[in-house]
Amino acid sequence: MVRTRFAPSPTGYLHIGGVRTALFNWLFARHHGGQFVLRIDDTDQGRNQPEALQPILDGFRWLGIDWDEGAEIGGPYGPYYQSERLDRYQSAVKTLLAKGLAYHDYATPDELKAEREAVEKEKRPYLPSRRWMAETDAERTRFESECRKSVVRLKMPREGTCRFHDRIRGDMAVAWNQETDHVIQRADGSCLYNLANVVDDFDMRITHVIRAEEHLSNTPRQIFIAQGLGYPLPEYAHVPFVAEPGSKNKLSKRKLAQYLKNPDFRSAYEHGQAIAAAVRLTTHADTFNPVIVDFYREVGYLPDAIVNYLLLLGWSLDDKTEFFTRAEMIAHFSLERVNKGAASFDVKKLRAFQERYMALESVERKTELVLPFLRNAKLIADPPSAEETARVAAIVRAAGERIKVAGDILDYAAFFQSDDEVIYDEKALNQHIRKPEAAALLRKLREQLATATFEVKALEDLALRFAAAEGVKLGAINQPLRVAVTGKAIGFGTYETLSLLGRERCLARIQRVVE
RNA sequence: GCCCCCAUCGUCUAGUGGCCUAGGACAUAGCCCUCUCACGGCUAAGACAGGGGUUCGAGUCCCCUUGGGGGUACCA
Repeated sequence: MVRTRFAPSPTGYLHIGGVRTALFNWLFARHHGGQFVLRIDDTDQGRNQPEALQPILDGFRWLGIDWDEGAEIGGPYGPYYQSERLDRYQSAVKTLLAKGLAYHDYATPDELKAEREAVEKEKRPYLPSRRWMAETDAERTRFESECRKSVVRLKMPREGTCRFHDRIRGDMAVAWNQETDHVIQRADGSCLYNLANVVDDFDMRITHVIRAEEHLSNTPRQIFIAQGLGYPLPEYAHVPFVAEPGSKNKLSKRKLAQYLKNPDFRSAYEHGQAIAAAVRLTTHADTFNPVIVDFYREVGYLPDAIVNYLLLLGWSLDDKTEFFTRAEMIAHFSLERVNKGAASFDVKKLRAFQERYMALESVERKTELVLPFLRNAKLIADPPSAEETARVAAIVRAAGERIKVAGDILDYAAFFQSDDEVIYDEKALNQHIRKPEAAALLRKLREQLATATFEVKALEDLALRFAAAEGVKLGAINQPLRVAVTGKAIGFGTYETLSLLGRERCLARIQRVVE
């Protein structure tokens, strides 16, 4: 039985790079009919867990990445929160100590520092001298009589080579003497990552450790621990990290200011901000930006688009397949086709996937997606009446493929606002309305519209006849009309716009604008 | 410093010694469609980091250099 895991820390937000790693774990498990475990890495005591964990779990659920065991649902190999597993780690430390594979180290930080600096001055690679190592009770008593405190360190081999196979990178070999004596337990009894990780993976019967490449260098020391504890070794697969837009640096949640210098990133960010502002969402730059999954949910992206994009960030099936249903992803995913090089995160390409997926959605589905945005922006009632919903559907239909993300419905706020709420774009006014001939034309047109049938075909006929009679191009009347009734120079077809708005509002708005 | 990993168009990638005058997608530019926008259609520009080998033949194998990343923490 294949079992994989992802172990997020409760940081309050779900990072795009983390999701990609989790997705690969999930796909691998599902492909093999195995299980996916969501373990919580909450060893950092400083943080308050429940609030910080919720957004992460919500994010995974929203994306449709479900877990068979772990946070909130439990399972047979729990607890799944590292903070509840201290006794397991401590007993592992005891075993390692008893086998002589670890030792108590009584060195003070200053002593260690001095030792290291001395060696570095001579330009020799540093390995601890083990001068303050205590392996017997007598030695411990002696050091403790000096009021020293001890940590537990791994007693790493100093000769030979650690060899292991990585499903993505191939055969690996690292000389043991490159490994320092890593601390596995602090003086206060708490345990460190390398130890905890190995113990958890064993306890949870993880068969395949699929994680980011920054852990590649940690692998030998973890193998040492696992072997010392008599655990079978899992298979390893180190996936490349997700890099920054336009660079090969690792994507970081802390470098938002820098990413905003990237025009694509910036425009995605601003687009999101505009939608958030319209729906009165209070945002924090820390959690509301295109590096965080929540951002996409708030703005109205489709989870399938994000997952499909992420799948292709470091993995490909062949030279042409781009779109995958979940079932297809699961059927085709393999570690062997994961790339070795880091892939940079491209918001524009993500957006392109979103556009393609959105175009596939039915009007009914898009209407559902869009309703919450209108409600939060107070443009429709909560809950919306059947009449309102039907009207939204009509507008969504008229919008065609113009609604790329659900939040884009807010571009069409003019359809929901009262006549005096409509905001007119200055540039559009200057270009299409504030010209003597345009205003005159609009007045004449308004007279005809007063008695017209407000249906697309009839309006089109009217416009055609009017244009011919006046000897102007169609654009010369359609453009000012659109601006007059929506406030914007861009939008969908003028006849659709007029018919959707209805005679009363159109006449009122034209009236307002020509005055 | 030492150790490890990585390297094809701006970006994601295909490529596993001859099928490569290097293919696709996103982005970009031009044209077409057109009442605006969006969609769509067509076209263009655009890459094997550099240098040595191996081989009849190298993007593909080996070495070096360069560049990027990671580890070397009482972070994960």
